[in-house]
Amino acid sequence: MPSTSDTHALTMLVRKLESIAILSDEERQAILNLPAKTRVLQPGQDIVHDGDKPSQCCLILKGWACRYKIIGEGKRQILSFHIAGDVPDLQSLHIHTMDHSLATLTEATVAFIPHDNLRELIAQHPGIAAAFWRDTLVDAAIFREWLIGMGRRSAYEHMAHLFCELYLKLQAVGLAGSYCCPLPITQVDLADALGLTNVHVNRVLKQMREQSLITLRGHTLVIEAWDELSQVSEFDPTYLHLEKRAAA
Amino acid sequence: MPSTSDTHALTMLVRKLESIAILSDEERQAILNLPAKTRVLQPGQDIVHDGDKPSQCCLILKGWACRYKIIGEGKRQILSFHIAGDVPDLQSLHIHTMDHSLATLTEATVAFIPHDNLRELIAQHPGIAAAFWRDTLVDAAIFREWLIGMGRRSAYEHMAHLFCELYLKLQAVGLAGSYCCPLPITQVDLADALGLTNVHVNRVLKQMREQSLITLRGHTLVIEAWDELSQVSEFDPTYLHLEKRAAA
DNA sequence: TGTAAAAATTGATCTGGGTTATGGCCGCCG
DNA sequence: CGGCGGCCATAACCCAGATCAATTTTTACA
Repeated sequence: MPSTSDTHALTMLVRKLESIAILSDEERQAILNLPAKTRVLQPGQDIVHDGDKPSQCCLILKGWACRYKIIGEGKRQILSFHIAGDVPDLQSLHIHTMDHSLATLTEATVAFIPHDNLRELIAQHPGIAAAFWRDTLVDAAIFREWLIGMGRRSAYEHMAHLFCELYLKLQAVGLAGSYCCPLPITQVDLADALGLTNVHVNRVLKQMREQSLITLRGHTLVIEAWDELSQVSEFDPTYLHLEKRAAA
Repeated sequence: MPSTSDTHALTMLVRKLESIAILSDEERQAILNLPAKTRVLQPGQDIVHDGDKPSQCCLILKGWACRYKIIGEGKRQILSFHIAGDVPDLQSLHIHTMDHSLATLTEATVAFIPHDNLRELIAQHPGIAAAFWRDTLVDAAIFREWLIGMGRRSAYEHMAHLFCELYLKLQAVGLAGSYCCPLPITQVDLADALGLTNVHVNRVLKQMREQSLITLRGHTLVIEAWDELSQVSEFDPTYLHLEKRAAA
């Protein structure tokens, strides 16, 4: 677990924010001037834990992470997936106690930025504050869509919907190919995200393979039939709010 | 549907914000100076609809409202409940297209405040901006908790958890009595929020009554055994982030 | 105060997804 | 290079909650 100061990491944050807002040169430079300490984490390692009161935020640079919570005798619910450019605990700036945990799913590189510096940044750059706020609102929109999937979609539809979502999110930050993208997680992870068991995830995946909607080779997802996949899950990308917009 | 200008409505907004942040006299006054148009709506009436691009936010003054989305052939998922003091479409300030609808559940009084005035307010008062941001973050925390309920709790646990949540939220704005609070919604509404059928909601309610956890008279919920209710649902109020805090 | 619609209740039956269990594959480490 | 642990796969059986179908109670309003 080496710990180094790495300003270059912040270009990932600039890229992410520019995917949802328009930044001025000055704003871009202010972000790049943030201090950041980069670390490499092993798969399955906690970054922040339920109940913590963090004094820094974490920026994912490489690999996948997830928010999750454990209830009962070890039942896990994954609340969101996170990829390069995400700041999954941005809410800790305004909500001081973590109500869930954050962990890596794969080996991952993450950068840590102190709250103090982020607060100063948003105090001096309202445009950046608006972009961050917007980012947390898109996050909430994704929670809502997951709620709909859990409550009112079948396992098959829900999973198809998730694949559509992940593909578009990865594409938006340049991490997807043509109808194919990395999916470096296990079936257990998928199950815990979808509110299913690993056994049933396996059954549904088999079905989707049989109907030639997808293939899953190693750790990459290939979408063989985007139209069908998005149709069976009634996928409407509006909720991802991917169009670039002026912050103010 | 009378339409009048009613500055007095804004004291509800001040009260709500003061339940999650500390406001200065100047900030309080700035909020009270907002323009607001008040209307009385019938139960089941849409306030904003999926796909709209609103130019104002709505503040609930009386009655209950909910966010919801319809999928498939009329399946409804309720995403959140809203009570007096809530601004359920605050996110429309930064996310321009609605990805869900907002409707009344009971007869309700709501006030409308133009985006332009809200934007000016938060531009001039960073403390208010922070309080609003925090409010949307608590919203997201509630979505996460609902996700956990849908994914990993039984119907019984999930419903018990919801009752604990609603009671505390109503209490926080002075709308609950001693272990009793209004619950002016139908079993169908409850089912659509919990991702169940009305039939099963009825059976679970019966069970909860039989075990003397609650009683449901008319439109008020009486919690007969708070400790048991919160225990069976592993209810931990942290995620509501109700403690009052300085915004900055 | 009658009466019609909305809401709650209950029973019978069915099914999507859970549970339990077992075996195969593959990569890693000793 | 052999054994062990993580992950994937599949089979057999089970159950929480869905579906379908009435019936009763409450509410709203003429």
